[in-house]
Amino acid sequence: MKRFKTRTTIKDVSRRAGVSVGTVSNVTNAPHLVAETTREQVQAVIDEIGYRPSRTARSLPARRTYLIGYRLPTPRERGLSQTLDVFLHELVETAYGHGLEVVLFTSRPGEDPIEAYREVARRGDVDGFVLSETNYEDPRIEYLLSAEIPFVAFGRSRGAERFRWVDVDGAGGVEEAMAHLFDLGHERIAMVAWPEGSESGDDRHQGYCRALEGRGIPYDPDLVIRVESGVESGHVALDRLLRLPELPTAVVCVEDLIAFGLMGEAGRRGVRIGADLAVVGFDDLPACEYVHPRLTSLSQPLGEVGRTLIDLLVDQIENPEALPASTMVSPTLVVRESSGARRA
Amino acid sequence: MKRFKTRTTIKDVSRRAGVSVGTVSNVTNAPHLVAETTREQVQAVIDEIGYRPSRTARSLPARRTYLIGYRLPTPRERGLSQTLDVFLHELVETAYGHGLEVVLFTSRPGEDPIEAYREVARRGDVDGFVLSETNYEDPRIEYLLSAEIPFVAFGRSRGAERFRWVDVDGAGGVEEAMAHLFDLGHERIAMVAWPEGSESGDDRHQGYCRALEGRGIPYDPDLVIRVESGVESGHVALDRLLRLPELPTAVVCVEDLIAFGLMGEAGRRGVRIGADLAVVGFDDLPACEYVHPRLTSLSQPLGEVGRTLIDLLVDQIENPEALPASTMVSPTLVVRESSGARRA
DNA sequence: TTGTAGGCGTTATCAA
DNA sequence: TTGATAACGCCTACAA
Repeated sequence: MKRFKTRTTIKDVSRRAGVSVGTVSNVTNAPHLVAETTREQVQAVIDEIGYRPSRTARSLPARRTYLIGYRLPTPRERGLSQTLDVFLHELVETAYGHGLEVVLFTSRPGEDPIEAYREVARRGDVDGFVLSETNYEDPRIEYLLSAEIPFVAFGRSRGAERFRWVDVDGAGGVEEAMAHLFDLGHERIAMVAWPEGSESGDDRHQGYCRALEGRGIPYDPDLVIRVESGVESGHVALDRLLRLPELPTAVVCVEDLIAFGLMGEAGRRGVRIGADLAVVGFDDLPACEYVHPRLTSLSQPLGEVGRTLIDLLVDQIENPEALPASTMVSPTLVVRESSGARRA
Repeated sequence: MKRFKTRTTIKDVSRRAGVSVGTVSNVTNAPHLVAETTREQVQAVIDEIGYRPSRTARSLPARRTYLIGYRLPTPRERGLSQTLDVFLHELVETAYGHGLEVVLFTSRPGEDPIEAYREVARRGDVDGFVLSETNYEDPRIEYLLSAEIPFVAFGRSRGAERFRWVDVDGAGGVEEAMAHLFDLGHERIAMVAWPEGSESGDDRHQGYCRALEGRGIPYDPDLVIRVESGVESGHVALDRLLRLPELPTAVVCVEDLIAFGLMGEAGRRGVRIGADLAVVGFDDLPACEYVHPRLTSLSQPLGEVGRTLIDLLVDQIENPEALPASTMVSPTLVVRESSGARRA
């Protein structure tokens, strides 16, 4: 019966270096307490046999797990699904810089959304959570606040002053998109929005309003189409635009998916994107580069978001009493051919 | 000075139920050793105070971490980047069913690819690894084999008989795509492939060859365009096709990205996709639904892959001496408008 | 400056 | 069937 190879432990080092385990521990955690010669000897042994303290074993006395929990979005849902790679990568990378790692979990459809968090928290398996896909009323936030479990959220929510969050300035982004369209000579600009009631959707819509106001253009409700998320909604949206007495010259979409659908339908209806109708999306999905013409879109700085989230979470873990400090980041407009050239 | 809320431990349960901690432990881990009445009493307390054994504390005596390590692909690299959500979700979900969780790590560009794995392994922080983006010669595999660390790989590799893997039958997939094109009446079919030397690329190319052979069509090297991964390569590819004395009526692309680029260039050059030229991609990226016309593509069963990988890994962890059993899964052809209608 | 011992929350072994 | 008790690997007093 063969045995598993066993890791090298602090005892191996202590034996080999002829010092006590306490001293070895100090070499890694409090080197200043160890005489220089001893420290060097011990370090040499550590390097030689490649010893690393086990996270598991460290956790017990430290009452920390050095682990951060993140619940994956359901595949293909609105939100981070298509940009998960960038977001997660930065989360993991930044966490690593703080000596932390990221563990994943999911929740099953139909299940109480806080159940998965509660299970993880009960086992005491993480030091804190990163939340994404938040909304106005998010039961997870209420739960984590009341349970006094450290967390940070990607996205504001009701009671945002009570916790740490990072959010993208959707309104500002849309204003930037509108400014771009104004620059190109557009005046009659439509917006395809989601139904009212989502934090990011309402935020982006507000940017549309502010931009019009800043330009002194009256708000025309006919130019605002409300549809659900998804490509098919883009078909519907274009159809509605075509029923207007006069087609707008440009349209800002609340998400890329809708823009893609709108462009597809435009092709079928003989509307030339970029020439007859300028289109701007939101999210800057990879597919913006794949469609024809390529889609101008607002790129969320997901790397920065991930980084900041972890920094805030670490701050809260180490500093639970401090006042929540949160951050707003700005999207960047990536101009491509769908918003076309300056109008005559 | 406020103290953290502390989880409920096995001691809390034992005190409250008036039994020893050993008995409580048995209630969760070996209920048959406990008298029914005691078991019920203890269980009632557990339910009442919501006790769950801590993974961290369990790990120490068990010499297992109940954690599986996965290194994220670099954002936007060829491979799982754009379909990470589906793959990861299934990995995590299946692992959970086995009482395991998934921890992430990354490696920094330029760093020795096995370094990140070695660090994690040294700390003994995981029970095994899931590898993706493997290739013929993968140093990670050699390292993990020699270190006797359990792992499974998404993708075959040299020496595939020595470890457990799951791979997608790329050749079979391309054959299916070719059969579809034959059915539509195509005979002169091009392939846009990657440069030789990648496992999945060569595999897919082989499917092209087999399909021609099966149909008794001679292999024409002019119809095989070799380009690097990426949208721009699609532009190049179409250009090359257009230089041929006669344009093929259909083209199979080794990846969707190339197909997207090819379609974009086709638009600019006045080639009508679906009518003049049928196009099939590989990967079934979300963007297949966003381009116009929508792209016919081979969908990899990433959910099944993730599930099988975890099952195999658990098998290896519990059964390290058993002979490696591996699995091949088949992609599914998703037919959309880019492969057009039957030819006259 | 170093060594020793107790404890972190579990599980496993052995007596009772 | 149950209860003590000794690990597991590490950290942190505290003692030497």
